[in-house]
Amino acid sequence: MLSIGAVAAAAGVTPRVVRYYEQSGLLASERTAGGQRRYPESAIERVEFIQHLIRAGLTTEVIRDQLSCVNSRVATPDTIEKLRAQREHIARRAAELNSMEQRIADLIDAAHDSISAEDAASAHSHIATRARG
Amino acid sequence: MLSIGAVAAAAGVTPRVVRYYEQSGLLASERTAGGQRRYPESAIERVEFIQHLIRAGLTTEVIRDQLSCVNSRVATPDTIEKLRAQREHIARRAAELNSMEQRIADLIDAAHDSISAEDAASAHSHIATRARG
DNA sequence: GTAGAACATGACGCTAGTGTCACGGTCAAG
DNA sequence: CTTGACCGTGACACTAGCGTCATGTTCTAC
Repeated sequence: MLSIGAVAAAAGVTPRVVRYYEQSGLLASERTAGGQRRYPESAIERVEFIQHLIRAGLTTEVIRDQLSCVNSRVATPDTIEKLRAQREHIARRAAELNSMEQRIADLIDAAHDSISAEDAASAHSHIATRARG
Repeated sequence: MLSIGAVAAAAGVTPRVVRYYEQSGLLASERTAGGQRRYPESAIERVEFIQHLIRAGLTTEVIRDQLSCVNSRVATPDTIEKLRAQREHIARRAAELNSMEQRIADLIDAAHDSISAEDAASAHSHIATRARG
C-alpha cells in the first residue's frame, strides 16, 4: 500500500491534488489506524487518468459519474450516451488544439522571417541554436 | 467599428469577458468621444483565439507576451523560444486528448459489451437507438 | 523513545470566468 | 430632445482546480 505522497509523486502531482480528488469522489482510500491514507498501485494510473480528463476540459462532477460506472462495471445506455458526449467534447478540444498549434507554428515562421529581415546573420544563428533544444 | 456587445456576441462570449481581456492586456480598444469601446472586425477572431489559448491551458500572462509580439510585429529569439515552448505544450495536450478519446472509445465499447452480456436484446436496441443520435 | 519527515484538516489565495447589482453616461431612433 | 437600449466603472460573490500556509498528529528510523 502506498502513501499519498508516493502516489502523488508517481503521478506527477501534489498530495493536495490527490486529496482534492478524494474529496470530489474520484478516488477512494483506505486509512491506517492513525488516519493516514493508503492506496493500491492502481491509484497512480487513476490519478493520471483523472488529470488527463480534467485537462481535456471535463469537470470533476462529470468525471465522477464516468468513473463510478467504470468501477461498478455497470453501464447504462445513459452512461454510454454521456461517454459519447464527452468523447465529442474531447475531439472538439483536440481539433482546437491542433488549429492552435498550427497558428503558433505560423507565428513562429512569421517571427523567424521578421528577425531574418531585421538582423539576418546573428538572429538566424540564435534561432538555429535554439531550434535543436 | 463594432461595439463591445457586437464583438462579444460574434465571438460567443459576454461583454464582461471582453472587458476582462482588455483589463488583462490581451485586447486593445479605441474609444468614442463618449468613452465607449469600438473594435475592428478582427477583434472577433482575436477573442476567439484567446479563448482557444486559455482552453489550451495557457495563462493570460503568457498569452499577453505572445500577443504583444504579434501586435508589434517584432520578435526576439526569446519570444520565439517561448512560442516554441507553448507549441510543445499544446502538442502534448493534443496528444493527451487523442489518447483520452481512444480510452473513452474503449470504455464505450466495454460498456456496450457489458450491457450486451447483461441484457442482450433490450439494452442492445437502446444502444442502437441512441447511437444514431 | 525521540527526531524529523510526512501526513491530516482547515482556511485562504489565485486564475479564468460568470453573474449581478449599482449608478450613471452614451448612442441612435423617432 | 426624449426614450430606451446599450455601455461605462466598480464592486461583490461564486465556481473549479488547484497552491500555500497554519497547526496539530502519525509514521519511520535510529
